[in-house]
Amino acid sequence: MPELPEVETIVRGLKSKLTEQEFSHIEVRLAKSVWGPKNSFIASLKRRKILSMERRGKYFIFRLSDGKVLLIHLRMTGRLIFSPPDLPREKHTHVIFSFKDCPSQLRFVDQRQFGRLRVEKPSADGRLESLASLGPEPLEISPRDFIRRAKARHREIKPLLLDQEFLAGVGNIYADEALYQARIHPRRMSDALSEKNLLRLYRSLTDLLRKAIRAGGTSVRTFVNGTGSAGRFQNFLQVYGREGQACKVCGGPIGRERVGGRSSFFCPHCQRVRMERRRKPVRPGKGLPVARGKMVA
DNA sequence: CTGCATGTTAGGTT
DNA sequence: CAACCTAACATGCA
Repeated sequence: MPELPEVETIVRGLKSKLTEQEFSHIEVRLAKSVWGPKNSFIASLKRRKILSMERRGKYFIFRLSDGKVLLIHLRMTGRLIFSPPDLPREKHTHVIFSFKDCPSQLRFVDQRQFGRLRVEKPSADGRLESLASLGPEPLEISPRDFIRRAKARHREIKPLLLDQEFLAGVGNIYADEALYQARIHPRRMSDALSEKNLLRLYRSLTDLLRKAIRAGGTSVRTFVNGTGSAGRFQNFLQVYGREGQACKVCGGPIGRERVGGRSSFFCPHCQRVRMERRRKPVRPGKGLPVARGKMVA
């Protein structure tokens, strides 16, 4: 599940290798991976050069020499792999890009076949239709704008964080982790959260995203960067995928609940819906081992 | 075998 | 309109 940090990691890794490269041959092995007719996709890339590469939300943007762009969204299991042509094709390799002056290929591999690639022409003012509804970048929005936008909506905070029109690039992992770090229950209504709480959430989220980028992303299931290495941020996850394990703050078991149709991992003690009557959390001493097992009612 | 869970978006309904 | 719900995709697992 590549989210913002994973896409950013891949872009950073591929940038130096692909910039200035000219597409020579494009093989589309699974037609539905590309938007629109396969032949026009191929024709619109052939002999174009990649001028630059960037990320917006969870999208890859390749700027092409003719002014158009190649957009790629990996969805759940998509991967972009830069590899020598003689390396055996991985299973589920759906698109292969070859370049004029580069011995290596760029391969789009996607087990679940949800990912999509498309070539798009920016409008006269430079806007891209496919990205038009994306909200601000979490690492670019100001704290006060974040708070204002959250207060303007009447929605559970977790689904709101996942809403790409609210913020672009946040997915299930970082939403759960940010809410945990900010001690906010995923079902709290966005407009009922205090400014203090929302500021804490903003700080947790941006802090986590930056750290995850520095760690090369989170590898759960299939994520690897553009050159095939795993990220390291999975080692720092506090709640995601840890149902039943001990909360590192209070020692109680991490819970899992469906919120807005999605699995949500959180600590029912540290992230309560009612925060008014908060008890002192049972903090383990500095440097001491964290309490294990169920010890909280 | 069946049924369900998975993450995300699009599209439809309330 | 905003919020909410579900189908779709392919695969693995209980």
